[in-house]
Amino acid sequence: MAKILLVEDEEALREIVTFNVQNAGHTIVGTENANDALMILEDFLPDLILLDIMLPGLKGDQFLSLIRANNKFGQIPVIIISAKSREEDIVAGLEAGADDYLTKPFSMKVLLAKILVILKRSRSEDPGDFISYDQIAVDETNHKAFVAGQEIALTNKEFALLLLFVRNPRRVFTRNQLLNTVWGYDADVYTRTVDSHISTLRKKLGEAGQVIRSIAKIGYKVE
Amino acid sequence: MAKILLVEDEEALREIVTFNVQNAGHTIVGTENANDALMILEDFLPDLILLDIMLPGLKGDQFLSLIRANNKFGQIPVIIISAKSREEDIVAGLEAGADDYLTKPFSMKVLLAKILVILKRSRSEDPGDFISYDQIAVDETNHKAFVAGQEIALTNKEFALLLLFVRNPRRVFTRNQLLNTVWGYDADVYTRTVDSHISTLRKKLGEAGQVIRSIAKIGYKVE
DNA sequence: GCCTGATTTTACATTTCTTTAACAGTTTCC
DNA sequence: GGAAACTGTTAAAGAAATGTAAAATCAGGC
Repeated sequence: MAKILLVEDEEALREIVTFNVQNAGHTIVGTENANDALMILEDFLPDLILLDIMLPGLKGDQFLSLIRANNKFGQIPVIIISAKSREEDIVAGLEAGADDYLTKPFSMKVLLAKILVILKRSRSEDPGDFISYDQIAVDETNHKAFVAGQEIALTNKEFALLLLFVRNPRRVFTRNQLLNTVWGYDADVYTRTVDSHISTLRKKLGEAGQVIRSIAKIGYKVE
Repeated sequence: MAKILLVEDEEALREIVTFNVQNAGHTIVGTENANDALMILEDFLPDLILLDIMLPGLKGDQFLSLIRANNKFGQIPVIIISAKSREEDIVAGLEAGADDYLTKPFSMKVLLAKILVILKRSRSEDPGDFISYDQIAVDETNHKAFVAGQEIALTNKEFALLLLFVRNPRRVFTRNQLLNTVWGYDADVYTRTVDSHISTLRKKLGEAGQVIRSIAKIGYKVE
């Protein structure tokens, strides 16, 4: 069902987790330290990581920060398994970017149930090639945009802008951020150009164009 | 930052959770049974539900099945809070569609951390870096401010002022310090302008605006 | 080179925010 | 207690940012 990477230095625990997770129908690769885990990540591209915090060498929380900062692996969900059960350890783990925290000893059945819960969440996030917001749908691979099911014609820049907005709903972008992202870091363009494209985009979107809001003195967002 | 619905029949626990969740900057509505919760759902449309399993009348797990089957509410994440800590209860809760399961007694800090993790996962929006003080929460990356979880509209200067205050609670700023920081070192502005913005900011914050205190002959602070 | 459509710039109307100014209310200190 | 100094609030003037149409420029195909 899913590819899972297990980082755990206790051999006995690694074996029992591997056995149970495999029996539940997943593919699992186990490793005893975080440095090896980093190597494996690249090729294995797991759907989920089970991570012990107390590891020899690179610590689990350092490993977690590393992958969270990485564009390619940053979205992979992580369940921490740890003997540390103090409130502050749990909070620190969750704040560092873990999706769940299990304290040792833990029940295999609970672990398997949590794996399913987290996989369900992270999968429902990419429902195919369409990204949509409200009445607006964007098909990135085919470079098409739709309003209420009707395709509308957009130019390149308009499309890139709309895609960025729909991918990051509610996020506010400054004009310079938009220029850097859509036009490129070295674009030599007046910031009012952005306004101009926003204007044409709104017009082409019709009613639905109202979701593009201006944030005074900052920039724009979709909401 | 988020709207949360709490379904819990023990009044003492309901109060303490309400207090803590509110202080973290969320809006929370509490109810003592699942039938009332169903009514509230429609109007309140929470971002997250905290659900006790053992309830008088409609049971928590039945309530969970009902909303999971509903198109409109089916996607709302649910954290179960329960005195049942047996392995099979936890697994059953997770399989019924809960996103997490906390056993009583639980730590408020852990609850708050889990709320943020789950919100982050369910919104495509990065909840950003929230800084909060009392009922006020400020999201710098998205340029948003919240009072008791409700977003309020602030102008640029008001936002910059509030951000500075919330970042440095209890610190007293002179008017000139505020001018230097918010307006810039070379601002050619009358110091009374600060008072004017403080006034509008207080008004927009409503009740919570009282945390901005004037320090006679010096300036302002948040406390 | 010319044409077409996309992109950028410009200009002006409009909207929104910021500052000032005036006055009311409050505090401080003699 | 009362004057002086300070703060709160409001409204209006002023400044700045945005919306948009249209003109200018650019890029690629023919």
